[in-house]
Amino acid sequence: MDISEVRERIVAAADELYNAKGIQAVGMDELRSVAGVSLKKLYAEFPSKSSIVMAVLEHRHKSWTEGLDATVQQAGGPRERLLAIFDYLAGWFCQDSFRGCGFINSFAELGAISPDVAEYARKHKESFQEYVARLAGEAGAPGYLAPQLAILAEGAQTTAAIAGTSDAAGQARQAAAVLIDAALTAD
Amino acid sequence: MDISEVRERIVAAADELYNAKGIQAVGMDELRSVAGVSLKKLYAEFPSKSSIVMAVLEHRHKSWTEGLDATVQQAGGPRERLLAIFDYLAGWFCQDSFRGCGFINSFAELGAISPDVAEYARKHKESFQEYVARLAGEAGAPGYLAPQLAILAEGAQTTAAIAGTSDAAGQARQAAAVLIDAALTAD
DNA sequence: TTGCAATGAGAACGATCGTTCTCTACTATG
DNA sequence: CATAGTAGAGAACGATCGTTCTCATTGCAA
Repeated sequence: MDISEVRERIVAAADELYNAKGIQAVGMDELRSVAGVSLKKLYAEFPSKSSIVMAVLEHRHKSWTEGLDATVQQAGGPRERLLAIFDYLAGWFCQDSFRGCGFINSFAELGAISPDVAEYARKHKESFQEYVARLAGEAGAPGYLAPQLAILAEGAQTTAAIAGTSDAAGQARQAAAVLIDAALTAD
Repeated sequence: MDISEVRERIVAAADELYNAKGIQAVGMDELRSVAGVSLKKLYAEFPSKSSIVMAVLEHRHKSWTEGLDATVQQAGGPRERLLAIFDYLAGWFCQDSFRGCGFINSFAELGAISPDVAEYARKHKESFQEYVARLAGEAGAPGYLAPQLAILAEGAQTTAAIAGTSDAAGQARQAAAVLIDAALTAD
């Protein structure tokens, strides 16, 4: 078993478990069991639980961002690319494993007692805002549109997570279309 | 010291502490110390920590809903009442103690392992959605407007919490105005 | 075969948590 | 004054957590 494969298995198992049950509710022994590695290997790979948490956040950021960009790239024009953000959300919300944005959740759970977690969550959201701003810029929209769309996307995530209804993405998409068209015709 | 005053002090202290540090990060001893009651009184009033959590959620729901309604009632017309939602959010975000919606946070922290917490968070959001729907109905707006505004409000909360910028309320308010006007002229 | 380094399973440890129990001191009524 | 009852401070308890340690076992090189 390769050493980097061990890392991947640990991070993948931690990602699933932390998403499903919350970070603090998952002990190292349960993680060891699900990942299928010994406790010694686990601590040889990561110095502490908090370092695993940070690795999970990095992994989440990478896969989420890549998934979003893949969906956006498939869309036709600049306007459709902005709307594709919400198509990506819709597909995400439909997954059985969806239990809200992992960054919002980890921020809520650990943000107040772990500056690292708080900062990483902030950077993830900042990166998303910049991504939306770039798409909006390519569409020729005024600067105020991107924060509005980002807020819609955030709201769709928490609404879908708590209410358990996945149509929040569709409602957010319709609202986004209105905001986009209003912004594009306002010049 | 009246017995109901003891309850209030416990719930008030728990509300502050849970909001500031997260629920799981606050032990019963710290709560006892801040509330200024003995551990015996604490357990005479509440059978367990989870019952305190539920009492805090009830208290939060009541004060948040009342505060929102008070702000809304001060607004002039139906359209202004819808926008007043975001004025209430703006004032909330500016408070030093603001650290995100307590229901989103408690859902993220305990929703997966406590059905009671998950259900209460869902009911709180449901109640907010119904409130927005009532205001939108009084404004003569079509049915799709209220979920859109609710999503905007949710998104403003998490954006303000994580990014730490309180202007998410203003951005959401501007987006809400666009959505409201578009919905009201769409008939 | 023999010795050695590495591995795995799980016990052990210290800390902390929620909860209960003990014991002391005070209060109030006869 | 005496005594029964109450309340407070904090020790104690069992459970669980993150982390480390032990030790038997394995695979491999000489």
